Amino acid sequence: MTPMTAARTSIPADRPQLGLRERKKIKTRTAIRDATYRLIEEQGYDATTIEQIAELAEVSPSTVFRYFPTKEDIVLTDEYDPLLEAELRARPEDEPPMDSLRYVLGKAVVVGMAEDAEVTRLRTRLMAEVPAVRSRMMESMSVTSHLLCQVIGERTGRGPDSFEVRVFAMSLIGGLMEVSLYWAQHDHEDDFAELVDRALDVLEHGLTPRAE
Amino acid sequence: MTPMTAARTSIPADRPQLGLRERKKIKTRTAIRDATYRLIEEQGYDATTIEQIAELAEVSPSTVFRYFPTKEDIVLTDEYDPLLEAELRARPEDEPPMDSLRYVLGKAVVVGMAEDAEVTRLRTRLMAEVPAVRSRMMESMSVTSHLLCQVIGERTGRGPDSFEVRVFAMSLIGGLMEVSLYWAQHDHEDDFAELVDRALDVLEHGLTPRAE
DNA sequence: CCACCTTTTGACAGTTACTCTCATTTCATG
DNA sequence: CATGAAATGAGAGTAACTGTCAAAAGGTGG
Repeated sequence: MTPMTAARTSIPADRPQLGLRERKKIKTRTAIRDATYRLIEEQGYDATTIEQIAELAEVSPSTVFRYFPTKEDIVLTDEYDPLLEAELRARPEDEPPMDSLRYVLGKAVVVGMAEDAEVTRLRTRLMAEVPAVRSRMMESMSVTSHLLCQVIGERTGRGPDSFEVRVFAMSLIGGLMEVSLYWAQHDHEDDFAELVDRALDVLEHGLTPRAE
Repeated sequence: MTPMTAARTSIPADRPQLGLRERKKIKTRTAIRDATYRLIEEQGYDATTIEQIAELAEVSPSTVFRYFPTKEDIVLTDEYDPLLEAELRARPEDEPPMDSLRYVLGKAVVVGMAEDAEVTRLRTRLMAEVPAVRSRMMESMSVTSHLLCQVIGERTGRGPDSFEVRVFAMSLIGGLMEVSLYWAQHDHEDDFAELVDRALDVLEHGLTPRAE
């Protein structure tokens, strides 16, 4: 039906020879996610129960919970973190952290949007509308924050548990969170990449005294 | 028992003449909160059920839910927001927003710690340890963020829905969140007020190139 | 192709946070 | 004290999880 129904395989059958078992697992995972997205679009987040998801995905409720710890995770989980880390580490050692971040995040946005813009929009919409989803997103972003701490901590010579680095990373996360919210609340009319860029300006220089 | 058991009345019987009904409501509210703190200290957050809380507070479970929408709210809810707003607005018009924030937050920390340091520590500890509490805290802080947007939006001449202001406010919230986490994870050994101050430095100037 | 072991699955029972409804009790007021 | 409004408690119901155990499916050596 929607473009979402297909193409939810960011992790394609990595290597053709993968064993029936592994392939089935991936299929189940995406089946659950697809079912979830479809049901949520039709009837909303709260009205969608795990039982319905299980039925549509043709698995048992137990299996749903085996694949995703919480309902919110079905919507949100994605493994961009390792990519993010790799990209960050690939930046030249002497590049100022802020520039590295700007580059990497910019790239991440492009990739994310290219992969499935529809899903990205649904996700941010749910983040804005469903508190539980927003909370879960914050949690998962704070994991990303720790990852940032590692890299930035190394690059700046402070440790990964440096107070300043941690505060910086988390405030970055907060800022990016708000970018998504703003974008969704304005009906995804702005250019997401540009918003991220402007947000980074704020993070870098603080709130400049005069507008424009 | 603990110093917590008493003195949970940040809102004292505002005016002596308040009607038995209102006074009882306040008592019930604090009874529920006290019971919750006590049970959590004894047996941990997850192991503490609403039923137990209700029993110890000598009300029915229904009543607990009438006073607090979620279990996390029993631990966290506190109405500092109006005070915060008032204090912020009381700052001179021409003071740079960052300076106003520094002053107001500094004061808030002092007041919060003076009121009941024990509870403050328990709360931050729970924030660090219990994901659900942390999430709820984030939610409630994002409410505070909106409030900040109002004031800062006015002061800086941009509207309260200015993208830059929103990003700034939310990144501030994220940063402060991390302050609390850091503080709790380091066993509350640092001076909280000083940590807040250092966090604001990061927010104001970004991550400066060299440590110290 | 078959036996054997491991992983995955489904069925089921149980817990708990939270919602809704309705009758009862408790306070406020004339 | 009578009357209305607000607060409470009791109880039934929902849905997200958790844990257990037996059956089924996939992989492997003969």
